[in-house]
Amino acid sequence: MNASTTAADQAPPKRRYRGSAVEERRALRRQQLIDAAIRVYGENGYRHSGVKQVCDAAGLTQRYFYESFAHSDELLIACYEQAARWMREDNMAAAQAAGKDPVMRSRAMLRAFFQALKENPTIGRLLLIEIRGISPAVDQAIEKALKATSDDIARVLARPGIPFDELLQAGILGGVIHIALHWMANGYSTPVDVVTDTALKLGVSLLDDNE
Amino acid sequence: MNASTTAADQAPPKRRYRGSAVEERRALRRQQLIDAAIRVYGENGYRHSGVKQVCDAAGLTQRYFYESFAHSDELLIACYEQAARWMREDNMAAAQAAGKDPVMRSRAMLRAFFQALKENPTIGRLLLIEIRGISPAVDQAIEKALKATSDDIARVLARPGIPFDELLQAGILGGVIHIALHWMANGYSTPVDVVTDTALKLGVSLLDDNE
DNA sequence: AAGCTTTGGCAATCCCTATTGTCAGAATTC
DNA sequence: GAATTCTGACAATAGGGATTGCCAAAGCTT
Repeated sequence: MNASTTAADQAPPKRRYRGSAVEERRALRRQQLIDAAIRVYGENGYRHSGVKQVCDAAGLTQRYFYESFAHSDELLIACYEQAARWMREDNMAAAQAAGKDPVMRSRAMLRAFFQALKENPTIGRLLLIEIRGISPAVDQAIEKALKATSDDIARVLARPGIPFDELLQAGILGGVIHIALHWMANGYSTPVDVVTDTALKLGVSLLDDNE
Repeated sequence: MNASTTAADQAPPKRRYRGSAVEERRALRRQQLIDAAIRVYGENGYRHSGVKQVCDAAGLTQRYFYESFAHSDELLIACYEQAARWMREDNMAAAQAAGKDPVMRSRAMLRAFFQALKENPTIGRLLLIEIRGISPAVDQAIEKALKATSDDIARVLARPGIPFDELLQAGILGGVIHIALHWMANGYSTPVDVVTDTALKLGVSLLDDNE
């Protein structure tokens, strides 16, 4: 019946530390964890990375992990979403800068994709070297990101009369992903432009004879 | 200095138990473990399955796990390879029974693939819902199986003057895989024939305008 | 400077699983 | 039926990681 334990919750003292307020510091640490985790997961794989490893990489103590995340899964999802969002934005920006022709836009988008993978192998591994099957929540996040990307592609390829069904979209996206996987497995040896063209064949050949 | 401890190794008594010899029984148990593991892994995912679970499903004691496998990874690889071999044989048989026309053969092969997935969801999950990143050895097994499948596809699509480069092959295969994943995620609702046709578009459209 | 927070490091605890060891009873040989 | 090997169940050990608790040093505030 003593209120002292809950007192901290009820009276936020608005103190500033190191120039920033409580929430800001918490948010900063959270972000540090995410950034570190992207690095660690991308290098070792999620399965082989522990809380401690991530915290060490972030320069924080495990204590702070539990301040921001309940399970490791939560952190993984945050990482995945951040990486996916970043990738999508990058790709879409490239597509939009490429004008209106669907083929040109597609090429620009794909090129941006492969270029980004080459420059950030870590993110590539996190996004593509599969994370499926870790937990339903993670799977759901993946599904969501793939769907969003899929829609982006459809939007880029969009021309008035051409409807893409979901399955075909998934197929094209999967094709691009596996091209990337193969490319990565071989040390990014093929030039970006060649990979781009190869991937382009998958999608563009459907533009014309898509019933 | 007593030879009794090594005597067993040196004098294989060729005794028969339950009708079969030592090696036969060992092989049988090994196979039981693999079969059970395919079921368990396919249902829970490898990550969430332990040695005990597999042994229980196999109706054997953990003792026998270590008789046939050193690590869980070894069992996983054995499962994956068995499932992949089975799938390939099934698909290739269908392809060969379909005559000589590349399109016909492709369709038959794809149809067999999707049909098999639908009839054996467990195997589908084991093969497709990714296993990547578990360990280098497993990754290697996956690469090998994908390569073999990729070659099968190339062989089926083969026409004298048409060379497929590896990247494009990987792309097509990846496209088919993701179509399957999407299909599975939606409870196999789309009819097999429709899925087959969708997948067919990916490969066949490249048959003609492949430079 | 005194009195609070916050921080970072450490260690204790907990829980789960792999791995090994032991043993009594069943099956088989001679 | 006596000796021997195989089998199935269980206990003991070992090891790793997550999660929590505690404390001294450092950073604010007044």
